[in-house]
Amino acid sequence: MYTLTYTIKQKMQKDTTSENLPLAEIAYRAIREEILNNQFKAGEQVLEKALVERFGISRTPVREACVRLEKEGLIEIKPRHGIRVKPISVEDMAEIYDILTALESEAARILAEKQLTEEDYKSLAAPTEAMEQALENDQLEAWAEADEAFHLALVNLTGNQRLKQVVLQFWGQAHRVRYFTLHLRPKPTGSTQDHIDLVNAIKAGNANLAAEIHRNHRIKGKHTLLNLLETYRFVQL
Amino acid sequence: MYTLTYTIKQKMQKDTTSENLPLAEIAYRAIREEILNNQFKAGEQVLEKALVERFGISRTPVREACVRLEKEGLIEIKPRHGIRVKPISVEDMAEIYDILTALESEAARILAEKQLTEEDYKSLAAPTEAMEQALENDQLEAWAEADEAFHLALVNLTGNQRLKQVVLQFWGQAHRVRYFTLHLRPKPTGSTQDHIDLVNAIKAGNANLAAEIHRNHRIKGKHTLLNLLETYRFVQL
DNA sequence: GTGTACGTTAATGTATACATTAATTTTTAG
DNA sequence: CTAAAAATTAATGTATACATTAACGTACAC
Repeated sequence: MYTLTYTIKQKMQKDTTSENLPLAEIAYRAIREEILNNQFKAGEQVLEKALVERFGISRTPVREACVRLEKEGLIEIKPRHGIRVKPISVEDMAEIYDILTALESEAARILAEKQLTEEDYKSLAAPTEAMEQALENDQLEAWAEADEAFHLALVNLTGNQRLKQVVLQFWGQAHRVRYFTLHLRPKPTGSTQDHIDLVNAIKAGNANLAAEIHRNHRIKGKHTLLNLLETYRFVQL
Repeated sequence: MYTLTYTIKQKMQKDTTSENLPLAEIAYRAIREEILNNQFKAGEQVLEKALVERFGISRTPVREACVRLEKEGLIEIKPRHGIRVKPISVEDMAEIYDILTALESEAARILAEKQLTEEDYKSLAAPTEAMEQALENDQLEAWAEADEAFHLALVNLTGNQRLKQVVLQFWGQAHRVRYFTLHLRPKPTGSTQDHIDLVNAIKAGNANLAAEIHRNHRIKGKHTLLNLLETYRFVQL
């Protein structure tokens, strides 16, 4: 059962960053965080009233938070049955991966056609090195984090804010599933090399090659994940 | 100045489709429609109070509608200054076109790898024919509508609901600008052929070619539009 | 025992009241 | 007359009250 470990007001005292934020924003972030962590689990339903009581705030900001989360694709609002964390099926993951493949390959293409600074390259190289390190030390969580950082840097460097936002949105939807399967999949030894190859193609200004490399990287990832989900009979998560 | 021609309640009586919809949903659709039509113009600010009075409903559903529209990228909520229709700059259009290019090319690729029915092909061929017809009769609005229908069919046939939703979202953001420039641009005579070529590539099952054709089609469209915006010094719309 | 009609409950959609504070106006000190 | 300070206003963020109705339970007919 979903329960919060602290109330909003406690959070507000502790957390200096949220001091001036509207309650709706705080509630939005708090609920979102718990969904991504899998503390508020897929398929689980919670009544508005329950959220209100746990947060110690009124229905209005809770409702606003829910509306935003629904638009973001993380929950469904089911009238009279509260909100429900949208479970992600194998088909959903396929949808998400196809979108990320398209958008990130486009990002790779854009970067290859753009003049990047040393700093920019560093923001790609650093996560790649972190991935390698993490793999050597068998730290899968750290690896996943560095991998996310790389992919985020990729879209970030394009300067296309909308592209970045959409990628983050779907990344959010997929996040849970990726962490579930993290310890079940074979060691992602190929990823580091793919990233290095991609950066080289970008450096060489070869847009088609960069896009192609990243497309294949993502397709590989998609297949690994979908196979895993089917092997373990995860119908939805 | 932005004024509604009818109140929500009048609309509810007329419009049987919205009979059971929540007021928040009705307000959302009404405001969205007026933004897309350019009745509620880019850069224009309206106070919540004004919307409440025009719609004859309370602040709560109006607010919910605004939150949704903000998430959708159509407006900004500016505390104490109401909501503001986000103007679209040349850079914004470039961002949007890059995303649509990536997603629709992916759609083309997916369709080429998929078995489509005769019905499916019809949903692509019909808008293409409509485009040709409209062009012959110099009906630019009809042409634009058919063109939209083609692009929508393209993503729709993939079966990827998320892909479709994202494309529609950005299409919504760009809609206004496309209509602005519709009568300023050279007759889009090449578009029909591009669409025919695309369908042929899909039929032939040539995924890379299909993606490539559509990518080039979109890039052409992007350049035409951006040049137009610069020629006419439309800094933002 | 089963199924239908009725009454009750409770969750949400909507309206409204209240609190907060940015923005504006007025006042006043120099 | 100028500029800082104080008072006022108004818009929003939040809380709460009210209305509606789906969902549930109970009673009754058969």
